[in-house]
Amino acid sequence: MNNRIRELRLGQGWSQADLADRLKVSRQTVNALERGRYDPSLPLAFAVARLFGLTVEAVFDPNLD
Amino acid sequence: MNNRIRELRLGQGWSQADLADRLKVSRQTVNALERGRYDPSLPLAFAVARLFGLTVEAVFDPNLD
DNA sequence: TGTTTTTGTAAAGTATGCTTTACATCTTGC
DNA sequence: GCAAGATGTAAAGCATACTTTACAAAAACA
Repeated sequence: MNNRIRELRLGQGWSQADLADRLKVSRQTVNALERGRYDPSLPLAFAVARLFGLTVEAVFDPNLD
Repeated sequence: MNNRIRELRLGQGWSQADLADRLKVSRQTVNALERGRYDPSLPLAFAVARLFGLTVEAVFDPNLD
């Protein structure tokens, strides 16, 4: 599943470690999500969307996987 | 995480097995989701929302868990 | 150049999502 | 009352999400 995490993170001027801290996950998890190695759990997807003030649909796109 | 799956399913007059078929998951998975035993994966959450013509946030609510 | 920060990746382990098989209970309708 | 459909639940197994530790390489920068 495609996502805009990297783009949104860079828009805030954050490192992967910064974002990981805010999401309370490991830096490796952020890296894996940005690189599309796997999809986040639903709670984590909500946490990401909320952090950037967006809907789940605005961050994740199941069509362009 | 709270969800409106049962309500939406009954609104269509579907059994858990009917919904499971449409989502291409097992009936036990639908039962578990409705009963809040666990959260769906993100792709499955999208599939549920799409099936009912709703957004992910209209079906799943991470606040009222 | 050399030092620090950031990113990528790997391996091993734990937790969660989902499957199949199976059976019990509840509901509906004849 | 009986049969059939619907729901709840359990156990065992496989797949995916996430962790920690560790190291290599790229990027930023004095």
